[in-house]
Amino acid sequence: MENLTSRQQKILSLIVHEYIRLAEPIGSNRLVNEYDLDLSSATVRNEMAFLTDAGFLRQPHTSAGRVPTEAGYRYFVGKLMRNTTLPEDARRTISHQFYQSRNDISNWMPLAASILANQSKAASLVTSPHPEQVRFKHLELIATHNTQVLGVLVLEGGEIHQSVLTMDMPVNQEELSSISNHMSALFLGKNHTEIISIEKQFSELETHILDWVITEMKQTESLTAGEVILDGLTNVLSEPEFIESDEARKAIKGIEERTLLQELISRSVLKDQTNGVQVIIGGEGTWDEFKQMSIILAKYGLPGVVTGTLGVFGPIRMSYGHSISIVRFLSGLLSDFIAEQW
Amino acid sequence: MENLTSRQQKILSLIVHEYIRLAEPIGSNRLVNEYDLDLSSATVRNEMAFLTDAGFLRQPHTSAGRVPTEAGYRYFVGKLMRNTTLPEDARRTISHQFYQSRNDISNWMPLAASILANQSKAASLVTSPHPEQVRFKHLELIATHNTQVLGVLVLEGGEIHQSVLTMDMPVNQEELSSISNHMSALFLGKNHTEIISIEKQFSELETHILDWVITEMKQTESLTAGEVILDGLTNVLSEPEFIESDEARKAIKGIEERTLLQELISRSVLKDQTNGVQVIIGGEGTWDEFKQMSIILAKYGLPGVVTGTLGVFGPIRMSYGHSISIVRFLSGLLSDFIAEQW
DNA sequence: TTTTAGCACTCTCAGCCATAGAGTGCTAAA
DNA sequence: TTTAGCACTCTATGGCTGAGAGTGCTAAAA
Repeated sequence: MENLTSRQQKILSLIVHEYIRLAEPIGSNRLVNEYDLDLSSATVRNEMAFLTDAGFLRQPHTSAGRVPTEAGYRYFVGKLMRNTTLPEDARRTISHQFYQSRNDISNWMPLAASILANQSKAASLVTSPHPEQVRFKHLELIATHNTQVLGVLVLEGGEIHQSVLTMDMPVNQEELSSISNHMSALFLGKNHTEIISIEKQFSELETHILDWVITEMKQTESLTAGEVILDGLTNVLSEPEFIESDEARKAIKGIEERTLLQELISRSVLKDQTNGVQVIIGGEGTWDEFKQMSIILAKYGLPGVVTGTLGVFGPIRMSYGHSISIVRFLSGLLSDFIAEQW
Repeated sequence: MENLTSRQQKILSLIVHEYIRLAEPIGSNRLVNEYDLDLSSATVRNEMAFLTDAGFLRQPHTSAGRVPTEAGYRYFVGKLMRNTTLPEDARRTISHQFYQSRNDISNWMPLAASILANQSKAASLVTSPHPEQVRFKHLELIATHNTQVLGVLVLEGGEIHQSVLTMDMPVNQEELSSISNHMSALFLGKNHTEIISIEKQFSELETHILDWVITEMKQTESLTAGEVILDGLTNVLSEPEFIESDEARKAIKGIEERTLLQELISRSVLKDQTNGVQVIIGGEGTWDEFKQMSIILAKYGLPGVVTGTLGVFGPIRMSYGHSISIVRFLSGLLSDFIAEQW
């Protein structure tokens, strides 16, 4: 990456700021007046010309001001952005909200997504924490109707799977309780291969239940991420670039359908990190669908044990400093909660 | 409501169809040519003038064609729409999708929302089934850490609530199992008032757990609807009327934030029904926020026992026949599933 | 009595032009 | 190295015009 003089850096930085704020090309005069630079517009123009040659700025047309290129944003995010931390009161408000629903694990993710979306004024995503190794914690079987049994499988970490199982013949609750107690004791803390390798004769009824348990555990382990929760889609859709271009709208549609997202999350190798946060600007060449968007992702949880991903996505012209600080803060907060409960 | 001649009805019906298809005002010539009417455009014009006076049509400006008014849509939906049923193959595909995930109750709602959204090309909503009376089914307590206990409360109907409870002192699994077995037997099939009225001395530990159970049950019962699941927001946002007017975009934003929706669902008294399906056109005067939208709602479940709401919302200019038939079909399908599992 | 051909009228929309203004790059002087 | 000055380029805006779509009315036809 090129070396820029500090004056060039300052000008690039100001242009990025102004453009994020106003969504229109920034000219040399505006810059000088707005920020009381001790420079003439002509000097700024020269520097702008240099930055344009260097690939950091772009001119929509000859007589327009400048707009940052992807490289410009990247340079800004990588080197110029001051490392904003979230203001103390915002931190407190968010912590408080989490504290209030600290018991209700199933609410964490929607809450995190909602906070991310509101704070960043962009769309947000949170995946449920995904264990590296899925381990058995507890099994509960509840007779409902005749041959129907509600199976509740609790995994280590508190994740719960429920399913309605249909048996070949009617079963009563005592029988089920005895099976579930037995299995709960036998399988505690084991993963699915360990459970399979247990040498034991099971009755037909027990085998049926065991099959379900194994299937659930295998399935859970094979997923890269659990549920993906979205919020704030409308934030992004009211940005001018999305109102005009329907290419951009298609990207959002792709996001809503989740499939793209799954791939993005699993393929994003988390290189190029700024303090644990990955910033993908304009798709970075790889993600054609996200040409018009930037994505800020972070992992949370206990590395190697349980991890999830959270992040925001918005227009390329998004407020990186603020968004990154929110993503980082929430990732830390969720990690703490996970650590506490695990 | 005015009486229209069958010719007037036909013309109104055609205009509604064409306008839904093309999203632009419909003129008399176009109508005659497009549908090979055995009428001259002049006659059609006379009828259009009548329908305009009667309040069913509107002219954006003197030299433009006609557009249906809310009253026009309402008349159409109430009297003119042929009672479309979903084509056999669509019914089969949908049934099949549900059949495949028939065991995984927690997947029903997202699946229903996704089907509604895709089929209607609009946004969709599904609320989780809400029991009229919340009754205890089963309690499970699982020791995690020191003083932490994972409580799993199963309600009749299979709804599961989980929470992390913090005890005053460490507890072991045996103790917890004994408590949960005891309570499960004691409370089976009871609602929260019945549980409270049980005269019995509980230990401090038991009281703590009991408090949680009661609170959960009370809370669940007081909600008008459980979770609200949305899908297809982007479908609606790519409609021309939403791209242009940002008033309309605000409505969607309100929907994403759920609060409006909760009110809509609880306040919608389900009058004005067409075969169990309620159609709210342009907010019907009451819902100012939804001036630009129409909403199609239906209840599902077992009336008086468990019910939920599902529906679609899109531009006023939406395909009512198709949407209504999908909503009705899915409502029936979900009701059957609920009946089977309850 | 109902329908329709004919016509004058109204309004929008697309295209065209001219102009103002924003912003540039270059040159030459400070 | 910086800056004032200036010619130049391009866009956005507003006014104007003609084409076209659609109307309502009238008077004749069915």
